[in-house]
Amino acid sequence: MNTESDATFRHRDHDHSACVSEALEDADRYCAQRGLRLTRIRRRVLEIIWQGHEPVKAYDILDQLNQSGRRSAPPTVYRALDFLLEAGLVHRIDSLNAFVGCPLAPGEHSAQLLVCSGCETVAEIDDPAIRGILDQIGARHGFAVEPQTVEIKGLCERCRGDS
Amino acid sequence: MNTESDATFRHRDHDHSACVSEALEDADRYCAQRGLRLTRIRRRVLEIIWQGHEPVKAYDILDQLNQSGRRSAPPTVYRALDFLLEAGLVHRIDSLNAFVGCPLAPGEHSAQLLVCSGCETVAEIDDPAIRGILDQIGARHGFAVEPQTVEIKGLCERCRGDS
DNA sequence: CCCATGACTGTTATATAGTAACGTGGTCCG
DNA sequence: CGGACCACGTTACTATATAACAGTCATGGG
Repeated sequence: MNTESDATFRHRDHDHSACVSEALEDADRYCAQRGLRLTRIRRRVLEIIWQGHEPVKAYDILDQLNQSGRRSAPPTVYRALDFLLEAGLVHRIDSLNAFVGCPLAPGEHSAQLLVCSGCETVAEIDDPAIRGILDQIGARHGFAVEPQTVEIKGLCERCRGDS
Repeated sequence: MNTESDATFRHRDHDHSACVSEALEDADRYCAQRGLRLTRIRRRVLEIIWQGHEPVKAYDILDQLNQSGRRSAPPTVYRALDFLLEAGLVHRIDSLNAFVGCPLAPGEHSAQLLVCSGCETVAEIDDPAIRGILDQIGARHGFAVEPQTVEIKGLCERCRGDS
């Protein structure tokens, strides 16, 4: 079993710098196209979130911001996060009170987040079948499902092997 | 369109006292069978949560506890909630930091919580098709999905009508 | 009966997460 | 220039959750 070939979960052993630069470039392009202002702070927060594929907590972001240069306060971080969430560049993991970069096309979209209980790595997928069945179930109960992200907890391949 | 006939969403216009007494009796029975101790405080917290089909926040539970008689502190509430969660008698809604009574059979089970963004009413269902497709998607990515509750946001029939 | 034990609850303090409100500074456009 | 707007700074605060330790209480074994 070769975890390197797992295209979904990206662990620490891959060349992550490519993920980061790609994500930042995509964000630059996306924001430029839409006239959104990816300011210095917002871009820096996005970069911090993209340090890995594990969700990052708001106050950890704050600490990292404050390690270099000028001091910031919580509202600065939360405002940047609001912008990034709104733009669809990051997702909030409700079950962890944490934030993770969105590797798919930015903008509003449905997604399923596979959150590993072992290593906390998050894999994001967008499977039309899930979206379809959720809509269908909703309709059966008179419920209009909103575009959304669904959190699915479990163990990734690597952490299953570790146990 | 007759919302009274909606078996999934239970709004304020149904005879809710039946829900409460049934939930409490089920809990009594379930705990007795398992040797779990549904103490006075735990039962009272469960009763407060069952005041409606909307999620209740921990500190609101605390306020209600404190309105009658002796004063409690946050750990008392959180400990009761831990017990009730463990026993499968309530669910936590991560996206709201709130708790709702579980109307299905207690014990560990998968469920989908349809959370209305309008009235915050929660309907709980357990649809094998959803569970199946989640397992299937997980398997495709080497991911072992845990039994869980999935939160699905949307608008219930009534709130769609209101808009 | 008594006390040892474990489970439950009380109490205090603190950690973590998030927001309100208002002031400041920069930028863009008329 | 000057006003309008947006981003950010700053202070203070609210909301959510837990750590740590002390008391209480039922219960079963000696």
